[in-house]
Amino acid sequence: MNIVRFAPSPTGYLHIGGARTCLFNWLFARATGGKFILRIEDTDLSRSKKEYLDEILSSLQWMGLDWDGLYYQSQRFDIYRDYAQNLFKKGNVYKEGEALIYKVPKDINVKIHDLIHGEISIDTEQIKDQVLLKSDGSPAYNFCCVVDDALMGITHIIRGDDHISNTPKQILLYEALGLKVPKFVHIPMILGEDKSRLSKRHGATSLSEYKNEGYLPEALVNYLALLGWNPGDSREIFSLNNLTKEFSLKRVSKTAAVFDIKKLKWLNGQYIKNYDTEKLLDLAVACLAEKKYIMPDIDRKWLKSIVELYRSRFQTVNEFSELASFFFIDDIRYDTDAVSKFLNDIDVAEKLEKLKEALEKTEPFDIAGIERNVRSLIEKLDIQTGSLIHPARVALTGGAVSPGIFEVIACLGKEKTLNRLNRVIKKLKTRADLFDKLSGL
RNA sequence: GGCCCCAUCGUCUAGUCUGGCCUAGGACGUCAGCUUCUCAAGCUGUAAACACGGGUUCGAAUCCCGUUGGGGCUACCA
Repeated sequence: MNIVRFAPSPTGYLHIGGARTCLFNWLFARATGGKFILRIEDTDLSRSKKEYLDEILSSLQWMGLDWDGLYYQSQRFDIYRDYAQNLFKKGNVYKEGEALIYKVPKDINVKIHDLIHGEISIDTEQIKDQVLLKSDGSPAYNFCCVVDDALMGITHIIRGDDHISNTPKQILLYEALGLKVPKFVHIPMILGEDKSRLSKRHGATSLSEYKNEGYLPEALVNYLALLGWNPGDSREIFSLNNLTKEFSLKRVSKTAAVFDIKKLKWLNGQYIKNYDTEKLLDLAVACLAEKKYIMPDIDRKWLKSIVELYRSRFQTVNEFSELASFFFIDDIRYDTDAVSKFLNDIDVAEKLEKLKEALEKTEPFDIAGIERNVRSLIEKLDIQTGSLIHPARVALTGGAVSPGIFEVIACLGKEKTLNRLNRVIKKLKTRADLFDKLSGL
């Protein structure tokens, strides 16, 4: 049986690269009926934080990844000490202060058999003696990693290829300890836009940031799976469940991949279009409440109609909350460009006044009724459709861009619609009076 | 610097192992059009790549060598 592991260090949040490594491990285990173990590498007691650990675990859960075993290296120091002492007794290990150091044999060619890269060989001349136990008694990474992987029966070590240079050191230790060497699978790294290692300066790197911005876990998982893996045909939409049926290490590439936020956004938009409405509503409520646009006890039926109106228009929940904010807050901000473009004509106030009257007597106040009345008004006034709709849009939404105006009006409701029209008409009239006085001089 | 890894459109990639079906396919993004009250969505179309140089071969994106470029490692961090 295949046993794999993901071994994060709780010295920082779970980032995109780690999440992808974890996903590939998990997929390999689930695809082959194996086991997936989570091992927390918290040997650096001063840098490891509970806060990071919690974030890592909840991010994995958010992605839908579960584990068949959970270990903490900080609880296994005795094991590492025993193994180090045994090796010390066997020789090839020397002391330097309190530290135990493994003496790397000279002139040996260490061969790595990598499932993705094939054979890689390194001369031990390039490898320094390896610290097993540090002066403070804590184990060094390459040592406890080897001990744990062997003890936990890990069959495939799937990790980023930045670990390739650690591999010969570890192989040497497996052999020195008389332990079975596992198979190595070094997957390509994820790079930033400038092709350097993905880091903070490339924008959001932690999973929780994506969660908070309103990315769906399904979309992120799907995108991450496509970074370095492909199904061999042109399909691109995969659920976690489908991935477990399709995933194979054979189709993992060796070239590093640039993280492309645009494609992630597109995928997220695809998922949003078909997402379960109740789940989407929950996310929208949380996001809008967070921004104080609404109270958490908002009328979900109303919110639902707005979300549906926007489904094809937003790619993250955060975007939705901004695009649709005018529905929730009464003190809307008017875009100056939109105002000067569509509310500048002197006769606009008059048109809006007519619109207001038409809407006032619209009953029932639904999309069809509104459209019928507004269109017949346009016909009666013998004006261009846009010459009424555009000003109305600015008056009601504050901007020049929105979903269809009849839908917007219906969603906004009669009261809000009339109030906003009134307010704008009043302002425009004040200005018109001013124009009159000036021209009368 | 030394060692190691990698190299197809701007980006993710198919094709490379098992040379010919590749005048290099798909997707995101770009641009244009359709639709239209604006914006999306949707549909249609457009531009866009085998890093370079040598081989091997009847034939190379595909195999070999070199160059260049990028990345990684070079901690008593993980």
